[in-house]
Amino acid sequence: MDAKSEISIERDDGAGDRAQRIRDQLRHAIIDRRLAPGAKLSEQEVGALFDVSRTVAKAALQMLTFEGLVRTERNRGAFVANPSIEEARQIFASRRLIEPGLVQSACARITETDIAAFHRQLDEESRHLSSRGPEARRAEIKASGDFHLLLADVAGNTILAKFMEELVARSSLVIALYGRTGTSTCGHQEHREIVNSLANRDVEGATKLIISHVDHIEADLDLKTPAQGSLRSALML
Amino acid sequence: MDAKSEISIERDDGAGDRAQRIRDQLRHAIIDRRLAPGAKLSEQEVGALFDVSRTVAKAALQMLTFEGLVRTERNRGAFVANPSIEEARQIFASRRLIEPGLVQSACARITETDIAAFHRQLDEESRHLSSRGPEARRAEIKASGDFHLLLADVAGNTILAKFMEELVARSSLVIALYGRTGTSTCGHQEHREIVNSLANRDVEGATKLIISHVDHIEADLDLKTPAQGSLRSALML
DNA sequence: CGAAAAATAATTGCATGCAATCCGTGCGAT
DNA sequence: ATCGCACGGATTGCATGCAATTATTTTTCG
Repeated sequence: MDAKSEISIERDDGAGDRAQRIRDQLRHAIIDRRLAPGAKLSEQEVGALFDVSRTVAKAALQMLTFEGLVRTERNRGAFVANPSIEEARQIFASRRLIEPGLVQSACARITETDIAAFHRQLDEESRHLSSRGPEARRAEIKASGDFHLLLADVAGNTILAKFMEELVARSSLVIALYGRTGTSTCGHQEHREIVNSLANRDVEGATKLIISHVDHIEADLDLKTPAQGSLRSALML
Repeated sequence: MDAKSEISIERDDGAGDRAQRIRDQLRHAIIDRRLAPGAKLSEQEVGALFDVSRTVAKAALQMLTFEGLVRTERNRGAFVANPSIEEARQIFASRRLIEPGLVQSACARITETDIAAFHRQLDEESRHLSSRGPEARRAEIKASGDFHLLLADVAGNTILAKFMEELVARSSLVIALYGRTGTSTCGHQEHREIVNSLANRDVEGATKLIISHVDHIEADLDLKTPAQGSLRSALML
């Protein structure tokens, strides 16, 4: 039980786990859009909020910078990342490459326990879908990404799972910036179909489903404005 | 000339560029085996060596920890990573997944300039191959990895290029630990063939070549000792 | 009144000091 | 002789202070 909360392995990073916890909180806030792209994250403010010194706050911001969720400018500060359209395309190109590989590996390794975890994940998604309010909306976004992280977890490759963690988080930023609809409610049904194919060990079917699923997510974005996009990002700072 | 040293984009990370330079030096030392797996990297020592304070040294070590090249234990210190056999398998599984994607993208985007860069890279490799001595050996290892980074660069996806940087560096560690022959001299010929296929925009051929190339690299490793491996890694610390 | 220059305020870069933690060692008890 | 335990050394964790840099505001001159 509670398997999904242990997706990310507690590896002892360079900084103490206090910085790590702050990073997790900030990341969570970023991916469910409580922190908008471009928002400033000063060391002092972060430190004061979590009651730690600037040293720890800086370490947390550094971690987020490595993940591409935060952009820092020398002697200027840290800001929530503002991914360009080109970056958005690259993120989804990467996902189109990696996720089919995850599906294939997951198909070969999936166990009954994993299937149960997937079903809990699906239930969680539909629970948030049927709820109202912005809080449920945020939880929905988070859960939608967690599905893909669970997939990476089942695939059993720690390294790819770490990559996916980064890609999913950055995808959330991209969706916040360029998404048309808030979230594609159709995504949930696609998740269900993917789980079904996985449970049946239908590699081919699951692969096709995940590809079209990623395509659908990207299709919901408005990435056709190269000029407007660069202008917008230039003014946004 | 010297184009390959500028492959990785100078992005302004959280820490100042002093830490970044130290990271680059340390990484270089790790991947060409001047620093053996398991070697201790104390903050004080690193700081003294580069004439900076522990703060900067710590930041550099943190970056390497994120890349998986260094493992840090709380209140104990930082050590050059000691990848397990399982990790080694996952690294190569990731490469088998990503590199074919890079090839396909590179095939579509490759320009004359890129082809020239590839040829310079190949020349560099053969130059080191024909040289003698441990120094040339190190340069050969480095160049062999740089080929794959150049491929990622030509593919034009910054995110995947970053992933590849991590994978290639960690591969170097794995080869140092589990490699049978020092370096597979046959790899160079395979690189040549891959470049030829890319230049001809032969997607299918290049894809097959890169897959068998990665397979060959992994086949040169001794990863068949699951029981001994876990014991060994447990005792090795 | 407008524009350039200088001072000011805010923020990060970096070094250092002290406290906390972990490991190894030696002593004593069983 | 072995196990438990306390002490000492070494290393990192973290907070803070000062210097450097950037952006902003004010001042001054044309």
